[in-house]
Amino acid sequence: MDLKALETLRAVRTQGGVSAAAAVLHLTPSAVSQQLSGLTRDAGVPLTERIGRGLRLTAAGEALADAAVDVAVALERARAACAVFLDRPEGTVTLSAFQSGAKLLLPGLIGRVRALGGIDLECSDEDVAQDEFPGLTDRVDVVVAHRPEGGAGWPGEGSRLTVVPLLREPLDLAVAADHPLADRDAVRPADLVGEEWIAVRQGFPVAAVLDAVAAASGSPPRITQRINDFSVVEALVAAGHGVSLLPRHTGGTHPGVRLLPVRGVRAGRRVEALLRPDVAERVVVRRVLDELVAEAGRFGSPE
Amino acid sequence: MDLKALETLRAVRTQGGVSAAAAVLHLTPSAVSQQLSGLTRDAGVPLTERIGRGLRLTAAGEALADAAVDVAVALERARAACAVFLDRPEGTVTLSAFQSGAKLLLPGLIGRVRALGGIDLECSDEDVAQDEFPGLTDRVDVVVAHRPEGGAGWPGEGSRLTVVPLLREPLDLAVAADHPLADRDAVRPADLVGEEWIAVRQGFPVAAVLDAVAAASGSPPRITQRINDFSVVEALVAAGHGVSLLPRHTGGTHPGVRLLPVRGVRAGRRVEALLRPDVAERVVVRRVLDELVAEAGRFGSPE
DNA sequence: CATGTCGTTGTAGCGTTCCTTCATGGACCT
DNA sequence: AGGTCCATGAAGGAACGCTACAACGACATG
Repeated sequence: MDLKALETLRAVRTQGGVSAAAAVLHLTPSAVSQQLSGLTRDAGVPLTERIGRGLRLTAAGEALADAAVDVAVALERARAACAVFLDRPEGTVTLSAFQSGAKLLLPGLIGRVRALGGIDLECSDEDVAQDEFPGLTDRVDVVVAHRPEGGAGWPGEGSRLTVVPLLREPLDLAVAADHPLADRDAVRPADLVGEEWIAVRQGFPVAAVLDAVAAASGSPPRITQRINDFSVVEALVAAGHGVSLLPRHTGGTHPGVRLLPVRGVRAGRRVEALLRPDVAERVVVRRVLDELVAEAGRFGSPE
Repeated sequence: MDLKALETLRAVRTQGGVSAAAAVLHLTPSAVSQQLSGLTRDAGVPLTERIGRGLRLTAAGEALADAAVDVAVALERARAACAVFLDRPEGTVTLSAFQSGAKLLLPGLIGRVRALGGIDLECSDEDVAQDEFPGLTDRVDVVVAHRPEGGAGWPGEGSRLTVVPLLREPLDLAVAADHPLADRDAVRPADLVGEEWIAVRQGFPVAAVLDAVAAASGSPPRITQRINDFSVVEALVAAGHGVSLLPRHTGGTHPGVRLLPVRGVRAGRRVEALLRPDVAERVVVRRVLDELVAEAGRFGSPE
């Protein structure tokens, strides 16, 4: 029973197919298929079953993939066990963050990690749909993700996925500086009836919160634009094309935009770091995580 | 960081050297040495250090070997995870027992396991010194061992070695049928002053218990013979060459020998099954262990 | 002090394993 | 029915690990 094969099975599950798994493992689909067949021979029971033109893990495959996570964790603990005897933690850590999170956290984080010395931190910004965040952990060590407050949590959280809370970011109402509400200290949902909304693409956390605000205001929101990039949203709000919801810390730099707390609705998103449990055992990764948590602490607590 | 290399490091520790480890792994010393050097390169810190013409694990090596046990356990759990989906547990289990333990337990155990079906149980009897029992677990799945009551326990018990109590066997005084004490129901240490003793080779559990009886009787015992095999001991006792201590259940079959409980001294030995923690995860091994415990239960409880 | 032995470590050669390339076949979409 | 996507099989090549052999240091013995 090979280590690589177990790792491959895990990747096939999270990526949902042989080809996708091959991509994140830097292999050809054929190699993945061969490893799977070898592993199936070892196990003695079918681990995958064809479903349409793709495949799916059987119950035995799921069980083995779960166990594979524990194996990977144990192996990474072994690496960490002798890394303790190294005078200084070295190595490279890859990190990916959604766009606005990157803007908020990366400048400080990179400086902190550089100050530690010896750790290469390779960052990238990657904005994907909500349910694709966990899959990124196969390509990147640390994934900074966001989800709407009160949402369902991540699939496999705990056993298959390690989640580290970073901060809770309230969603504020963004209005143009010359908007009638602009001078208020705060607004309530009832104040927002009849506004034109600039929302974000479905599947992104802000959208769910927007729905809550709309329900509280008693009327369906008129959504005129669907924009992903917060800076574009700001430009539209400043130009008077509607109001929007922006995270308190990552938006609001535009001079023509005012951010107002929304009372009566708990509107916010959670920013969290996602890691594969085995990766979370690496000493260098832990160091980077510590700095990431500290940096996030500057902008609010996780609760 | 290779699985085999970690397994090799573990074997080098328990066996105490490259050559001995190579023997139990069915490899040449050269292969073991190469795996060690490769592992050291991966770890970044020296794992072994020369000591005389042999070698010893460094602190980092010990830590890594400990972690290697956890890796092996996790991997074996993975195997077990899909073995659950097999309709029937199959495979072969190797078992080794000390001579008298084998005599007591194997006849019943083999029958029990055969009744289960599907499991090949390969038994052997192997009588070694006290401190060599744990090392046998590298060659055999289940090692039935004994140790004097109140002794120090096994090195690495718990983390590096799984111990399953089988039974506690009191040590009785063995005297010839025509001995003055032969008709007593029990004896006390004071009754034994001046007797000639037939003891066993140092390092065997019975010897330690004999010392306790001698101390309680207030005078050093006269040890005239040192015999390992219990049946030889019985023959000598029956012939009137002295008294001895025999386990209650494994000795005493000789018609010319009487076994008498010794009061005032807690004299006994513990019979236990020793396994590598990873081997203990195998489903077939667990089944055999269950039967072994049940069979041992016929002769007394572990306490 | 020389010699033999034991145990570990390096080197060359070989076999095995694993991956890539290419080709095949089934399933979904238009 | 044709095109596309995905998984799987067979053949070739590269990389890895093991064995055989030799060398070296350490201990024991004469």
